[in-house]
Amino acid sequence: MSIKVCIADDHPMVINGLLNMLSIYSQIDVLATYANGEELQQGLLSIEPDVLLLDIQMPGLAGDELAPILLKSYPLMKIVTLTNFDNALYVNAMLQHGVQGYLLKTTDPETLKNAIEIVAQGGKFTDPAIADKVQQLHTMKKEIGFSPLTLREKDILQLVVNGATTKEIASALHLSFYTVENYRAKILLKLDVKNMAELTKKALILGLVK
Amino acid sequence: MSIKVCIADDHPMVINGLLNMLSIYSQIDVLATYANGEELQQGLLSIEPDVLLLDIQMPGLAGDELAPILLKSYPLMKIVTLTNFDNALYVNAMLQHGVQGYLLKTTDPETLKNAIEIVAQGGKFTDPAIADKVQQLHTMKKEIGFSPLTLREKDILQLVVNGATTKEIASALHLSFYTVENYRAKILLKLDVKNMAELTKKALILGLVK
DNA sequence: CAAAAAAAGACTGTTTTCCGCCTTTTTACT
DNA sequence: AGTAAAAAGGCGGAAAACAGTCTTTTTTTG
Repeated sequence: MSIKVCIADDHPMVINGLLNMLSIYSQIDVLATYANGEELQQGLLSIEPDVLLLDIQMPGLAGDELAPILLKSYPLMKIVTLTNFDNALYVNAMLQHGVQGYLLKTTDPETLKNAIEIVAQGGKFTDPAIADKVQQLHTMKKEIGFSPLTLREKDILQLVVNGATTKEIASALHLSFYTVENYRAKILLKLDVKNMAELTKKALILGLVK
Repeated sequence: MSIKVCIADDHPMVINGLLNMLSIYSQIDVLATYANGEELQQGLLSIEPDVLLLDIQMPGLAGDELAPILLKSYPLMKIVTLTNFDNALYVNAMLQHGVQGYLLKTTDPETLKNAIEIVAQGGKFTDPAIADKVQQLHTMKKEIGFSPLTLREKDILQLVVNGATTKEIASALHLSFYTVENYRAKILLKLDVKNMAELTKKALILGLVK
């Protein structure tokens, strides 16, 4: 029994490469390819694959916004996301969205095939090249999980990451300068960082802000 | 007379895609493919192509650092850079480095073929999808003196993102406090951000740091 | 070689952040 | 009703960042 696969990627080159790499595996059938999120959604109405290879970064609706929507409409379909990013920034966001597989575009044919097969059988697959990074992320999260940020703290954090100064945040949120200073201090403490640059990095990696 | 081409890209998928797309053009011969900068440099010792398709972002020596080095050693070889980035920052940097062509990985076979042929004949080629952006940049650059980061600036940037203070960076790189302060100011100016938090965010998103 | 660009160093203000340590009010819970 | 947690406000001092202007040295390049 062959595995039915669809591909959504805005790069003709990547689609070409995937088709070529998968062509040698008779047990995997690529039914359709799409160049963007709209085409994909249209196509899924008539063709529902077992596994969808989905690019994270596409024009219009990006994969990381698309995945949760698709999973709601097609709960039986498995999604394997594709990305260039090995920087763990987006890995975290996707794993939270219930995606079953995560592959880098640097992957080889063998790994690609394995990922599709494992996911089709109901398993989960993370690219070996980032597996350790994901692990690091999980332990990092557990460490700070004991003192999660409050909603208010997240508000301030978002503004800090956008480059706002204490004074600006205070006037934006109608708070006093001193109150905002206290929040900033508390956030630094909770995330165990020493300044706004390090805080910004950690917040982005952990997916605490956009 | 056929055009001799080599490809350097760390993505097997992209290489596969390029090979497939170029296979239909008999006038273009792909002689070799390489997965990183070291392999490429090794390979060029024995095989010198007319045109090199070079990925900008590769592990180790990145394309934007590699290009000027290669052009010095092989002045007759033409380089066409490949990137996902429609980020005008690096387009400009590459063109300044004497690269003859600039293609996005979203390109189609026809455009790819044209780019190779034009460059092989001594012309220059910029992906139509970013041509207008480059133009905008050139006028913008004249107005505000905008230019990409130097290697040294990247060093400082990396440390800033890691949360280092000016004093710490100074002692780490054996520079004076004032020198480091100057670099920071220049980086803020170049990336058009106003503080280290915003800088960190932009640097991470643009992939300027790890 | 001369000119340009990059790298390094220097100084002075001003603003912002960072570090304590503290009080009051509101909200949530059980 | 009691208390724990969150939200808000407050202050002073030290450290760091930010803004502006400037000089010297080295490297690159036409």
